[in-house]
Amino acid sequence: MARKPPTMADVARVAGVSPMTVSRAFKRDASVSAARREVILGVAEELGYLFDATAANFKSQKSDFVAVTVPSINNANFADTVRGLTEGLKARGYQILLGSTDYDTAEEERLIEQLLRRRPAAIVVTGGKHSDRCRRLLANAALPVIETWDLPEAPIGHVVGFSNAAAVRGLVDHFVARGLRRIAFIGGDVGQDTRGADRRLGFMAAMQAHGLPADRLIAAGPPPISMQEGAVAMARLLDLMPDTHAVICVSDLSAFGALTECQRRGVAVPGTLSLAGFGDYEIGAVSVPTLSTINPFSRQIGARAATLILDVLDGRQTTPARIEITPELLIRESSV
Amino acid sequence: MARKPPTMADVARVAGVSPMTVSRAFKRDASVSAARREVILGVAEELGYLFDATAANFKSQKSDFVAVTVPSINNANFADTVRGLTEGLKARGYQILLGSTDYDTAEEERLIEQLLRRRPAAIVVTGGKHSDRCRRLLANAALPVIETWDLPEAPIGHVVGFSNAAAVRGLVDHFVARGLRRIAFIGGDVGQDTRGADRRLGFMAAMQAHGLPADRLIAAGPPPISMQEGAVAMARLLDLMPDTHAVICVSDLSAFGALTECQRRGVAVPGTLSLAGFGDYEIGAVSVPTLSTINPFSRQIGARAATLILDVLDGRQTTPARIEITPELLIRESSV
DNA sequence: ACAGGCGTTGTTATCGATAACATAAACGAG
DNA sequence: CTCGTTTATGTTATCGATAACAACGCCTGT
Repeated sequence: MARKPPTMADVARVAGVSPMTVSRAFKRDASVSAARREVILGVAEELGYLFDATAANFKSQKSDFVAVTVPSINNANFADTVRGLTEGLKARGYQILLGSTDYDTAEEERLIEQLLRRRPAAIVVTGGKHSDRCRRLLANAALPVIETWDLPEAPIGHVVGFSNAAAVRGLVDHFVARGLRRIAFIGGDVGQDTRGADRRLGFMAAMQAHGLPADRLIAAGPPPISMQEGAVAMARLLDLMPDTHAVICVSDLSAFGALTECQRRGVAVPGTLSLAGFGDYEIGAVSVPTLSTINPFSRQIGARAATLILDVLDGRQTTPARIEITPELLIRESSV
Repeated sequence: MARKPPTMADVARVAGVSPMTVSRAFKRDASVSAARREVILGVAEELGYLFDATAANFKSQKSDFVAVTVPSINNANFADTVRGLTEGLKARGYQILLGSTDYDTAEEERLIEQLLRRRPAAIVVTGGKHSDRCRRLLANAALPVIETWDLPEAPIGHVVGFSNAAAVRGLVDHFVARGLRRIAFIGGDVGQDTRGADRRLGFMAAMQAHGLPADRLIAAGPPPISMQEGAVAMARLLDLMPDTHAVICVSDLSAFGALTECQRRGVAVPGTLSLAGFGDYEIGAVSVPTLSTINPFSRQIGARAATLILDVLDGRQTTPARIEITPELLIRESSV
């Protein structure tokens, strides 16, 4: 009944050619006459033959995987980056091998080791901060490493990202220019989400640069900060510091949560309180009022990383690249 | 310089044992003395040896991949299902191999073929409708196939899902029970997203069962239907049929978009118009007003699929399983 | 003291595709 | 019409881990 699935040798036998010719018929650019290729593929389909990518990867000692780690799979920003990567690599036959770290350094280490065991052609990681062992694993793995969503001072390999701190500075400048001085920041606990921490640091530095106190910091728990946590944080802020002029949230999701708390309390946005988020999630373009935010060009990060990977693998790029994305400040109804 | 990375044979040589013993040291349950295992793992770490999962999979003729297809990676519902799968399979060392079909049948076929080339231990697909070739590929592949998010009449293998039509019927019943009779449905174009189409069919059948006309159907374009498209659809509905009592949207995202259009027009929800979505996305629990919706237990679908996969692979489940999830009707502020 | 059993380690053959090399056929320039 | 060149195909060896089997020592019970 359940006899073994057919191999290239079986296809070759039926088609009356050598296994090597079958192998070539399955390659895009190989030299096989069109007539023969057609016969071979026909036989393969008829026999129900399915190319064995594992065997091919094993023998050729290189895989068509590109490994990707993201903090959370359930995040529109990172999903967009993954989409950019997928689309940029699909044409060349590379397959994304995706894993999420749940914003946890130990988990990231485990995940990266697991992914490297597949001998991916390249690896894309989110963030520029990693455990020592992580850095060692990546550096020793002899494959292109791309750090994204950050601009690390000492990159492991290539970088496609932006400064989270600098992006938030733009928001602070915007509020200050509008005459708002008592500005608060709602974010996650320090030391977990490094991008969130960078945004917080950027906020504090920008406030200091304007000679303003950065003492309105609300920590909303471990990342990712949900809408609900944004609402809770806003409630705390309104209770503790009701004279706040403006609030910057670590993401549009928490900003929207914060907005709903204002709506429930009858606090006018932007009339009484101005609000901004981060990430240009769809919610910020649709909510009433729409949310001022920062567009980090998530998809473009993935797309640029994809072309960079191809450039490195094809030998067009031989030195570590540092591709800086410039986030865009989007001023919308919540801060006008 | 860049000499070849070490193999098990190298580790064995340095540790003074046979390669087979090294192999066993890397297996969880294998019979190796604790002392030797420690030595071997120490040598491996020292040499920078990294287990080659490709070679292991190749030789053992079975992989530790579980393939998963979702319509879109950027969707909280499917992301939750993937999370449930990931967590349920992680302990046993299985790795998720994820691909998205972009709600496209041809793309699904390509994707599934690509995934099967890796010889996954099992495959989980979203939805119960597939092209003929797809069904053939899956049926011939001699591996556990699990269809989710649907209850197909003729399943390929196992099923973990629910009836989208029946779930929507619950919403219609709820509105009718509250005396609302002019009920509209906002969804995607027919024939693309089968789950969305099922919800629409469920809506029409339920209306008919109540003796009500199902003539208030707004098509909002190809899936996935965004918040913005929900808003546009609501605008169309309010222009064309301003006397509508209630609106059911194909997802919470479009429902929220519809809500914002009402807010901008000053249409009171639920005062003038009642509203419901589908999926129990976070937005529906946070928005003002909160959105009535259906909780499909996305994460549980993944978790149940994971345990089912383990049961099948371990031989505890030998017949096709049909696990039916019962979605929960959540009545919130938007329809009270 | 010895048979039997269990836990630990070694030996051998091999999974399926392909890189590298070899060769045969077709072609084109002088 | 010949020789160099390209194109199409075949041959051989092999990637790195492990299943299956064999064997060795150690313990236990009688």
